[in-house]
Amino acid sequence: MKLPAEFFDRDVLFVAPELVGKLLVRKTDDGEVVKLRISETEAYRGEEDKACHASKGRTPRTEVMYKYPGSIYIYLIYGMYWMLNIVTEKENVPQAVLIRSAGDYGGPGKLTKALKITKDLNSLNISDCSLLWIEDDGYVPDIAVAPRIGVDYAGEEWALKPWRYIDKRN
DNA sequence: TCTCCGATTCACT
DNA sequence: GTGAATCGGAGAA
Repeated sequence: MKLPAEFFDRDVLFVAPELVGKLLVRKTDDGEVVKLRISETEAYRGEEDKACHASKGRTPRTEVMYKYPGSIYIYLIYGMYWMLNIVTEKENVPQAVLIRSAGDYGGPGKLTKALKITKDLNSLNISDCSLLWIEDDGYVPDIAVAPRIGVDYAGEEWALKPWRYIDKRN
């Protein structure tokens, strides 16, 4: 059921589309368990990807992306929204999948707000965490691809990569 | 220290 | 379609 760390020990371009349709499970501090089906993800791939935070190299902030596959990377954007990512590939290869929407929540900021996800989950491993994990219940999505959102600053070459994955069945 | 700006969302015009 | 909210990371000074 719970996806193991090995699932994430592959290139992000394989992992990101395969996460679509999986169940994101969140257990809040008060013990409430919520399961949401992931309907949209994006891939951020290494230091050469100008849209990836790791394009700036290894810094305190991007350190998590260089860690073991399955590590949870969470950061604050625009001073108000937490973004949820899962690190892929072996150690020292900085790649991550952004969970863009799941269940009834469209938009990464709304998703993390609904699930009460903040930086205190940062750097934990999603394969070995009692507060957040991912399950496979056999659902098969119908995937469409599109350019990533909000990364125009990275230049056309990277902004136009079809690295966003959407479940057309929703 | 100081300045710039972002993997977003929402309220307006 | 435009702009504000809001703050920490990264780089320059």
